[in-house]
Amino acid sequence: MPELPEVETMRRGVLPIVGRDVSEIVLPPCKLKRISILPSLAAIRKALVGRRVQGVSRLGKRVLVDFAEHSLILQPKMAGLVTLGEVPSREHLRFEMRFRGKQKVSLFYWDRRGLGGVHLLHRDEIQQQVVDGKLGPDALDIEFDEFYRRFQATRRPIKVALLDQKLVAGVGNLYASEILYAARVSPLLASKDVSRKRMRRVYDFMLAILLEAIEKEGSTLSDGTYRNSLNDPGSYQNHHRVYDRAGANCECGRAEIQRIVQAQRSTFYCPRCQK
DNA sequence: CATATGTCCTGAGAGC
DNA sequence: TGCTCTCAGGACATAT
Repeated sequence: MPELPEVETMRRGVLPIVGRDVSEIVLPPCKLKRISILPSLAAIRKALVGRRVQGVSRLGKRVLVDFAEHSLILQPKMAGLVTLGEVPSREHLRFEMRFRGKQKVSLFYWDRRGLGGVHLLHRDEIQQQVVDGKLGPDALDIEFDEFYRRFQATRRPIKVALLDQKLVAGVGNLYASEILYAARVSPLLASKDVSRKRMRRVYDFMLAILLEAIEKEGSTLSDGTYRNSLNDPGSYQNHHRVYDRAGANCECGRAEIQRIVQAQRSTFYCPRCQK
């Protein structure tokens, strides 16, 4: 679930741990299959207990808790949350990092489906292990010329290309449909065949929509999984124009929103507005 | 190399 | 109510 706006909201929500020292790291009782925790819990404890959080950053759809020598990388994938407080359910809590201080503060990793993970890397390993060959520039940082050049290099449909994190990092299935609808570009069009003028619109709406969604603290869908740091839902779902609206009338009033499947993922679009 | 497909895991909702 | 089936925001590994 979490795409760039949701992950950025999580990052902001855990900023209060900056400057605090780790006291202990525990795995909450969880009967479900264990998530990926690497290296071992013991190794993570050894590296981090007593260490001070220097900052919290975001790398694509991952949250990084940065220490002097290491970063703890939390990757929510489809159904994960990074938070300091309330979580939707106790039984899906997967990881807890506690901090020293009078008031008890813990960073929690919660994951309903358990597809995500918690990984510790040395800071100088991140580029090679996480970025190189796997993650392109962040959607909020990339410049248009670079964006256009990258999307000219693939003949996959533009919707599928937008999901490829090595082209641009941060856009996921929901926002890809919303961006293409706003830009009035067909999701079926081969990426390399989208004109520069149209790609400019895709780029402009990518920035506008992601920033707007961050302001609204992301999208909480019908399963209610995603929450902000106060365990409240985001509100961007109220602004969706096509996502999960198959059969509804498009704003144009002359066509229904369609759901199609591309690369095993749902795409929503208006066949009349998006050519 | 570029692209396509299957899979990880749990839970919600639909249909019967 | 309870069963079975399908689907879900991501991204890997593996196959073509």
